[in-house]
Amino acid sequence: MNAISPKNSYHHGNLRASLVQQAALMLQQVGIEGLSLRKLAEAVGVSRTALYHHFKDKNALLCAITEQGFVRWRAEAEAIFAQDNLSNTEKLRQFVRDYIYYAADNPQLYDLMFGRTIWKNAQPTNELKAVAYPSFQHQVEMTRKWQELGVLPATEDTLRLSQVTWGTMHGIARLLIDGIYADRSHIDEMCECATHLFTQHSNVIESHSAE
Amino acid sequence: MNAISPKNSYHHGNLRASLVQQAALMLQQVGIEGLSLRKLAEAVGVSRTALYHHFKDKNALLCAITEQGFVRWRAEAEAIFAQDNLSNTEKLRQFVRDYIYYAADNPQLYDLMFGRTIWKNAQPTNELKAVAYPSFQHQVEMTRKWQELGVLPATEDTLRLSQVTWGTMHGIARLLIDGIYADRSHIDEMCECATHLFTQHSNVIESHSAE
DNA sequence: GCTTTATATTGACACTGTCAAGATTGAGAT
DNA sequence: ATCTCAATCTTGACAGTGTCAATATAAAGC
Repeated sequence: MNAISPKNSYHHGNLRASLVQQAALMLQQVGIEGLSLRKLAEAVGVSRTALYHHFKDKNALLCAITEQGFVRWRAEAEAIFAQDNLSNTEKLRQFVRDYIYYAADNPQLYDLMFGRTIWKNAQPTNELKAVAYPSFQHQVEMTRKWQELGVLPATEDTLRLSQVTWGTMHGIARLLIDGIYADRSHIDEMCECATHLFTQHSNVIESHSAE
Repeated sequence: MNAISPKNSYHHGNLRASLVQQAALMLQQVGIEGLSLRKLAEAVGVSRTALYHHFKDKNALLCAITEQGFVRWRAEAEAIFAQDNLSNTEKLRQFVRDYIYYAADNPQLYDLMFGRTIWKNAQPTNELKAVAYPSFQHQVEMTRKWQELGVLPATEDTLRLSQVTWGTMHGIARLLIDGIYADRSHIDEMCECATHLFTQHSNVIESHSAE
């Protein structure tokens, strides 16, 4: 029952956890295309099909990895809002930056979390939905809060605005990750620019006082 | 030498064009994951490896399809700017809308044009680069023009602003395509909201007069 | 008409995810 | 302590993939 190293017996002991851990590692190293179940099994020291006693198929394994990604991001996001020393506008700026950096630092994981592999092509497992949907919802709630605080424009519909702001962050993240017309050295400036666009309206209401 | 139907002889006649055409069709129908070279070959009525006399590998074929996507989009984009009856702000709005609808109407193609399949995982062919890079450049030029016209905020660095505005459109397109938290019925409202964010600043400079 | 070059074909290989059938082990009840 | 049963793991197999090498065919150039 060793939690870390596998027992070198017929039964592994905690194969499920080992598979998720090793798969997440290999995902990071070789990407989704290079991640094969057979190589994974070999790395864990088990036969090719042992996996199927713990996961319905490859998609279910990917969903399990993705869950972790959401949990970790959720923790990071909430840490921002817990900071007392930041103004609301600064929290928004920080949120945007952290989102982009999280994506840039975990490109393969981000791709699973918000990419077509799971959400379009395959079906997300119920366990994944249970973690992901609240995360989406969180984005909307934050948007509403920022609207009430005057950081984001209150004139826009909350749902549309959260789709657009999230879309902006998502799009920048994707351009970065996929290596299209943007690279890591631009992140700070792009985030700054995006934040400006989001908060431009406050110049009208109360000139520069939101700063 | 029939340009449409293949000659039913040993030599196909214009296999390259037929392959691209059929591949684009199948891409649309079954998606990138369902597009196999063997099925493609069968559909065209040729053996599995005939393709390799016209394309280095599968990636090269995908690049050829993608080229078409860029050419068509380029034409559509320029048609917008050619319209005399639209104000500059309306042209921006139209541009955003058309971009999103183009993506939503050609999800698989859009995925190739601006997805990791080609730009990250594999190498784009020189032919593709020759079409794609100017398209990226075009986005920057338009941004600069809109800044000069006061539609987009002149205070932002042009390159960063074009990355962010494109990022916004790209992100919204991706959320739509991948079926994440947005669907087709939201497009118009999302575009409206995004355009508002882009042009908010003009309320400061000259209240509503850019309209 | 002969040769060269472009084009298409079959055979083969390594790789993938997944199913079915059998082997091994641990846990719970008697 | 043993027997049973269910969980777990293994080997064998299959259909599918992209791609290379060797071969066949036909068209183009002299």
